[in-house]
Amino acid sequence: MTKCTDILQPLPNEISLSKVLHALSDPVRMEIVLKIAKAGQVACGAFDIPMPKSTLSHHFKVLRESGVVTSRREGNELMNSLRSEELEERFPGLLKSIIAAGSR
Amino acid sequence: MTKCTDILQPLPNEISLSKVLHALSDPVRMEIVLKIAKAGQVACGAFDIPMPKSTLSHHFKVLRESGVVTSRREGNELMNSLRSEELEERFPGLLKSIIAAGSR
DNA sequence: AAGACGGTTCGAAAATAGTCGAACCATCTT
DNA sequence: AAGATGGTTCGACTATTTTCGAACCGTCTT
Repeated sequence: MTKCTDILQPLPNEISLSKVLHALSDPVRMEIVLKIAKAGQVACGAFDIPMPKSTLSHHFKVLRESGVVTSRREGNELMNSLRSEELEERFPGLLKSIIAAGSR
Repeated sequence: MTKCTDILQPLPNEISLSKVLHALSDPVRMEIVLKIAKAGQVACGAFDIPMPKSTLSHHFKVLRESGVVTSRREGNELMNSLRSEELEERFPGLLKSIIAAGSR
């Protein structure tokens, strides 16, 4: 029985470029990633994106399953952060340049 | 009347990050881009991808409309090249790191 | 134990994207 | 002008993605 706190995410060497690019090709998800990049870590609820939470949850799921974001439970909420080191090792420079591009 | 040689592509400052990432998130298109990156320029017909030419043509269209690839007629065929300089100016380091990531 | 709060999961509907064959357009060759 | 070659366009179909409400799960508080 999987609990909702079990977070599905690929191992570092299983992170797929296609999936990463697809995950980041959505403007909403990009916005999420930029905010996490700026703040270091952000809880799911801290995004004031006008959209039902089920939809937002879906976007987080895509980000997790692509290997871009990792989430851990912190008391009541889920804290999200970027898997910067793992991504940097697997695809050097990629995340940084995408974040820079998205910040323009 | 638009002729089939009229190539639709965005102006440099109209290139959208989302569209670029989406274009490159498809493995077939990534393969195309990698081959162009390696060879400098490649005609559409030079890709031995086992797929009807209408489908291949569609992928080239996506690549053009995203601003990643430009095509010009050269006699009988269409020569494709990357819009490296324009992309570099708009999103510094982006294309390079994606190509590096895709080459692994 | 009962709320309240933060998120996920589960359908199902709507929108978007990919694939393909057939017909067509543009250029070069004969 | 007639083929041949290289690509595009069109329409239809399929597959994937996005979106949403409703129900649910996990944690904290009371």
